[in-house]
Amino acid sequence: MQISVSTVGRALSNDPRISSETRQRVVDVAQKMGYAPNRAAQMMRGVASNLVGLLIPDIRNSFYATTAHALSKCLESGGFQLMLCETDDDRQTEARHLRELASANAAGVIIVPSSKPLPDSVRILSSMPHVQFLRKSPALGDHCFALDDAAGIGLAVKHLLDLGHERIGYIGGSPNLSTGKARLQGFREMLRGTRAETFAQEEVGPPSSMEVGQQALQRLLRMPLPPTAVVIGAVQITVGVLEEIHRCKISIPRDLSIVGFGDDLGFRWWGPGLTTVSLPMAELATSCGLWFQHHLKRKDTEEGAYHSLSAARLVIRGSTFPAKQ
Amino acid sequence: MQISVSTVGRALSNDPRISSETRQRVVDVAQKMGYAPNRAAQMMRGVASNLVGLLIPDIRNSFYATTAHALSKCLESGGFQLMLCETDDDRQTEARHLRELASANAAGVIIVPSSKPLPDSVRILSSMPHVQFLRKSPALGDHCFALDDAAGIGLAVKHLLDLGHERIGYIGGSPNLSTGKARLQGFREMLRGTRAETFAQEEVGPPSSMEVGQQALQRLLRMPLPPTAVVIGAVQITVGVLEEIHRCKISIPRDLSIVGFGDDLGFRWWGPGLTTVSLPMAELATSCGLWFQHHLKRKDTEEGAYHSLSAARLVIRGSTFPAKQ
DNA sequence: CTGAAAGCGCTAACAA
DNA sequence: TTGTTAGCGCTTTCAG
Repeated sequence: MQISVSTVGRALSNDPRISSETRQRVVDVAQKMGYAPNRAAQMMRGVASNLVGLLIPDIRNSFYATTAHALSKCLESGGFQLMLCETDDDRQTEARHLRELASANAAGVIIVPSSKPLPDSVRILSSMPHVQFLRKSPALGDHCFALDDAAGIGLAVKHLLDLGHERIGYIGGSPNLSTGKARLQGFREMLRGTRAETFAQEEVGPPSSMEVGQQALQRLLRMPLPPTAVVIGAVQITVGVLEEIHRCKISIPRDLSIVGFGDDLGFRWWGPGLTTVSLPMAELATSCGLWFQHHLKRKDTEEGAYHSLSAARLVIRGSTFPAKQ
Repeated sequence: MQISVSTVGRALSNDPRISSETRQRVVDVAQKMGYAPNRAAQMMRGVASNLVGLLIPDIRNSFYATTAHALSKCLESGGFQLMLCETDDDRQTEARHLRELASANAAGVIIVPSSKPLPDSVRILSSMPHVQFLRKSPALGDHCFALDDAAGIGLAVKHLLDLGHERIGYIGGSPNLSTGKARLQGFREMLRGTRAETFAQEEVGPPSSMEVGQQALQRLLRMPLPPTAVVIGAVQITVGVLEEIHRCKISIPRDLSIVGFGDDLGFRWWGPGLTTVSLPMAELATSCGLWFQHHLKRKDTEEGAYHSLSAARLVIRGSTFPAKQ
């Protein structure tokens, strides 16, 4: 017996107006034919896609790998799929990926923004649900899940001050990123009013290159009166510094106390064990994913900005030691 | 001035029949309006999508993070986008992702298959361009980019034999994965006919858990006559073993020689430096990506199986030492 | 309860 | 060189 397209459509979408008998017939036939709805056609009718874009600088950074994993798990349970987009911290690449996502009708975007996104990127994002992750660019709206960077670095500095250090150096990401800026502020603020304030040597650069760490460390150590302790404010830079120390066989913590950033597998093994600022990345990513799905599903209006700050904690191992008097 | 849809369409797709003047005007306006083509509509007209699915067990494994990065870069240059799908080595999850990719009309799939993919997965893949990566499941066709696993482990064993070891243990992934099987074979074959053959204690388990490594190491060391050297055949298991050795403060290489698998950042720092089988993951992934794009673009017939094996090399550091006589 | 038909944004065949 | 138009497969009014 012949049946109209709309009856079929309704039967397959469980429309209550269809008699259960008809529905059963339709479902059976569909099953037998191996019918699968055409997503492209559905999307043309306005059905939202289940693609969520994740824009991060580099998946090889353990930080972001953890993030991608947690988000993937979390979004999968809500029926979403993750598009992995590596920006390399490059504005053009970022914009290219965003255009691509807009074309693909992505349901939304989770983004670690570059330092100053192109106007094009801003425009695209403004017409698309999105959250910022870790970094926050003022142009990109108010939803953001980030770390309490200033407080995290503050913990590190406090620890070193308590150990009696008075010449403390800082190596971190450039302050035109929100993270780099906050961490540098955290460094300065914790030092304010202490005897260590006058020294406070600072080195900054792109946060995703190991070289920055290696070179900055060398510069610090070549100073006439070098620091007795160094605080690091970025994961990749930490790796660079550790490499350099290992390569130059600098004795830690005898010659230098070090506080790293992030807690990669392997930081525990490194030398005497790395004292480090440990970050709850998996938890942060999961809560971001959960919130974002909630946000996507109830596609109502702005409902106000949401800004979440997660606390870091200090893990003390062997790389920090009381300053020599 | 008014212009017809087809003129616009042609201008945007660089149709040679459009005057360069008109084209320029169209492009300018499109640019200004922030026009982005609607992929769903294009796909309905039969244009292939630019989605490539990447199915891997877990992105946090540095192995796969490197792979994802290299592939992402490589595919991006060909205009493709990467869908990240974590299978967790679970057949159901694998099948779910594949269904998702099929209904999203993915252009193709790069897959690290689980040990025995479901019939459903096989069916979906059979109607979709795909390559297997690292592992090879016979049901999934003949295109595969993998490592020469047997030879890699062979190098490790050879090194230990040369150092005079006669009680060599092996800890690796389960042999119902092609990789686990090949590595175990590599271990056995290199041992064949040597004085170490009679010992050859083997421990296998799921390759993606650190616990396997920890427990297997404990079992080996609790033997009445424990091994003097251990070869490891999986990255995550290597991490587990390293953790365990670090935790139990086993002295390396005095009490035990160790050869790891893969060359994570940090393996260099570990204890006396880890002697390890280093794998050209970035190169392997890139060549896989390049070949796959080529394959996708000329969508002609089968053109025969393509199977690539990449060689591993041994990096000798401080964790291996001559056997005590 | 079911059917007819409009139209989502695009491409391509056909017309001018 | 440019315009007109038919559909791709689906959802969703609006009519029975």
